Amino acid sequence: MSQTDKTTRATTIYQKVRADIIHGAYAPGAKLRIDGIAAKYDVGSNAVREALSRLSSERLVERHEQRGYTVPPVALDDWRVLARTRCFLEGHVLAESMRRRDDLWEEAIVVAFHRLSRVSRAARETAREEWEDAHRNFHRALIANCGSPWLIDFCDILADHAARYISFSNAFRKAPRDGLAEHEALMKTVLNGTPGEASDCLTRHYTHTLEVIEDLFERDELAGGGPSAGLAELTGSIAGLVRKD
Amino acid sequence: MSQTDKTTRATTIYQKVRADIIHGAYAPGAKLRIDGIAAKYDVGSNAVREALSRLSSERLVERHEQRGYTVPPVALDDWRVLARTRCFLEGHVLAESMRRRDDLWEEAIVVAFHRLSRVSRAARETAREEWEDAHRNFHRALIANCGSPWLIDFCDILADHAARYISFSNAFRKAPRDGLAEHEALMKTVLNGTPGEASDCLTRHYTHTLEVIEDLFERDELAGGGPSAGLAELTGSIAGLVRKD
DNA sequence: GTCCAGAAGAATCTGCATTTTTTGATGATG
DNA sequence: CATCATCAAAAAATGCAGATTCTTCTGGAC
Repeated sequence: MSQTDKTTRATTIYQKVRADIIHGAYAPGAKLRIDGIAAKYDVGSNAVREALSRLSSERLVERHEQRGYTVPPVALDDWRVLARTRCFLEGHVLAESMRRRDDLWEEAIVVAFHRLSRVSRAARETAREEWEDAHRNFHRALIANCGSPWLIDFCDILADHAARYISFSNAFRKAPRDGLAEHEALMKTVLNGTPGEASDCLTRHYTHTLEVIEDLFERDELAGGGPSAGLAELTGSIAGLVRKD
Repeated sequence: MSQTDKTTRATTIYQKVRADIIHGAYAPGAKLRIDGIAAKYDVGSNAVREALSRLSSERLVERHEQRGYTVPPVALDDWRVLARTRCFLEGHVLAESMRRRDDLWEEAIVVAFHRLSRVSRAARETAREEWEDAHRNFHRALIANCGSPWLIDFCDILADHAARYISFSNAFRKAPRDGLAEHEALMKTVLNGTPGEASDCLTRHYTHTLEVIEDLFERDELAGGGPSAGLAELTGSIAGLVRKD
């Protein structure tokens, strides 16, 4: 392990596997062999076991008693539920955040947006991870003032899962949208508009993402995929792995 | 281990420790020593490690890197946030469940209430666990139709934490309220009323619990506790264990 | 095609080794 | 005398390798 310091092995593996899953490094439905991951990262199987165990609580991996762990499947219906749940929850949490408006919160939003805009201008390929962090931080800043760590946590979990779907979709699109203008509009509504307006704005933002990925699913299912494997193929490959439990 | 079958050791320990924490068997802030638990349940330390690891994802135990695990503290402010978050989330989820009303869902509610009423009549001491299960199932049945496994999951997590506070509060009250009448009224509103009415009814139900436990906190803090240790004392004992991280 | 050994593969468990944190004693300093 | 720093011993968490148990795969009989 490169980082010898504060973090434990299990935590390091946890972060790496988590990032891998969110970024689509493993196919949906794929089996996560403990020994395999242990060998890949050169650690004992215990660390891997603990990492997967933690991930399963966030549903980023599926746990099958005495049969190991798998990457969660990907399906159009699941995506719709996820996206709508996100609209509902984060919309309300944002509105609540605005009702409790204070200076620190507003300033943190402005800073988060500034950072996002800086990264957006950077080269896309070299700064993908940075952009994702900045983007995540911006959305987190919006809802940070809602007064309930629980709801913030729940939004975070949903965001992780949405990020996985977005990663898969990015593999099939030449130019993932940057959306800086959308984020700027969102920020302005949050700072100057009513809670209802901002909530609607956020919902539109997420609904847009929902539809883009819906289209990808439907096109793949209709056309059966082009030169590269499509989302439909990914979900198809799951069917073969799914057990009759 | 008595049950040799389907469940793994780690899962068994997970369930036991989880129940212990929810039922207040461990003091808030107490350290959960791995070897201690391993010895208590006669398993290896790995199983305990994995159990605690899973529990920490639900925030039922706190994880301190390389310093082990502790039972989460208990505080009036935390309780208020928890209870209000619950009102908000479960209220909306219930309303959504009603908007998607269907026969199976209604029937499941009726059955769940019937079971709850049966257990309510049984002796309180002998059937405490049964009552808790029936109560939990009743509330779960109400929201089961909301269409989002995510939200159901989130409500479940909040319910676990609320159950812990309620366990502590029960230790200081002669007769915990049964609330069968309240639950019957709730069911009738859900089945015959509007989503808004039902959501309000549920909120009142939870707000009542909120206030009862608020009172316990405040009385203890003012009076300094009587013959038995009060909630304030519990929270006080935490202060001594909290580290300066 | 279905069923049943038996082998192979994989997850789980155990006990011990290693590393880190905590504790407690000792002595220096203001 | 009180406070602080240092350091060794003890306690506890983390990590590892092999033993054990369960699942999955394979080949053959019916």
